[in-house]
Amino acid sequence: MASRANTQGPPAEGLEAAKQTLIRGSGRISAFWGLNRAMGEIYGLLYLTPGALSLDDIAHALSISKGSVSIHIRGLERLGMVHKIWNVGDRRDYYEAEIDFWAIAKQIFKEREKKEFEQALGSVKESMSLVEAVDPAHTDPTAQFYRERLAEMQDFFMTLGKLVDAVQALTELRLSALAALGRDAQEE
Amino acid sequence: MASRANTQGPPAEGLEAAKQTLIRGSGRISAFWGLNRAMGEIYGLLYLTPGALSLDDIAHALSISKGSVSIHIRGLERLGMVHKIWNVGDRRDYYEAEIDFWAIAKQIFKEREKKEFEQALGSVKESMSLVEAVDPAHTDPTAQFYRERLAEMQDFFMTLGKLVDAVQALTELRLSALAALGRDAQEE
DNA sequence: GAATTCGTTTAGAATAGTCTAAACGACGAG
DNA sequence: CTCGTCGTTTAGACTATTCTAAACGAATTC
Repeated sequence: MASRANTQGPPAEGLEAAKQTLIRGSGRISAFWGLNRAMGEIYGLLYLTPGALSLDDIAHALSISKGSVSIHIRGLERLGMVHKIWNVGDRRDYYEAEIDFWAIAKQIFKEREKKEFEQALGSVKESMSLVEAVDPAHTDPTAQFYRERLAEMQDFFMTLGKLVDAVQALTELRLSALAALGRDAQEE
Repeated sequence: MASRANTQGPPAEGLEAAKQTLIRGSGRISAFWGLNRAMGEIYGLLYLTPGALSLDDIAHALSISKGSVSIHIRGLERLGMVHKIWNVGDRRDYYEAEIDFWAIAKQIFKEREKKEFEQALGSVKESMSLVEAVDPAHTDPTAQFYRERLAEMQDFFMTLGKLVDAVQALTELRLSALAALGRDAQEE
């Protein structure tokens, strides 16, 4: 508590359970989407913390080592999910949660798209070019079969890429349309 | 080769490299999306195979055990990514790849949504109700802070759910709009 | 009804991933 | 300059996952 910055004292006793529930939940989501479970837990903790927490605060709150927090917080920072805060006269780094989920989603999508999605498309194209090299005259029926299947897969990935771009474009526009979409059926 | 069904003989020598490239690529995609790498490899193999392959054909082609193939092929079947084929007078099961990628994507989305996405929303709601129980009179400022943050997260997940539903609805409509979207910028 | 040939299950080995504790370099204070 | 406090890195322990080989039951053939 002495090391906490910008908070209004310890939370009411029962709220701790609510915080733990959210931390568990965000850890689960995180693991599901291919990130580390601890990353989600750290984010969940920061998300329900007014102000910012130091590395040691986080390690203590989640009962994990400082080294783990150091590694995972860097991943969170890379994804734009947390931000580093400096307080004057304090050599420690503090972190607070980014609360704009759409910005986070956009960033993660972008990261994923760059890192793996285009690589997928790349292997299809590479395979296609290998077929082309083997049978440039288009006489081999098996090669023809390969060509057709690979072309369909390529089409799919390209269309998928366009879809992702379209969704990203929507998030750029502050998602007014999507927000309206969500409003009309708030319960259930 | 004696155990292969409906194929037109062994593939031309150089095509093997193309097939291996695609198998590696689909294994990579598969692992990335949280499925097993072997599942993707099996699918890639079947996708570039005219006709259907038996369990042993697959195990031999990918150099993995029959037990592994048995387990993973069931997963692929559950996702609608492969289909079982019976040949009369042959006790073996044969498998062929589903080539409608949009149907596959829809199925996987549905599976994911049911299994984990709604569970995420559930933990946010549970956390919210815990806050409500602690501070029903809305007097505690920290509880109020929790409420606001949790409400924002809930909003996000609900809107995201609507977005997923909307995309699914598009895939139902044979994706004519999306196909057009993909056509207009076919190269790069 | 014994012997094959399937697909499935399972116990144990191999592998990959994750965490911690300790060591380390950087930095500032006394 | 020395000490203490940061964040980072790393070696080794630990855990979870995944694979294989073998055992098994069911179905079919001889």
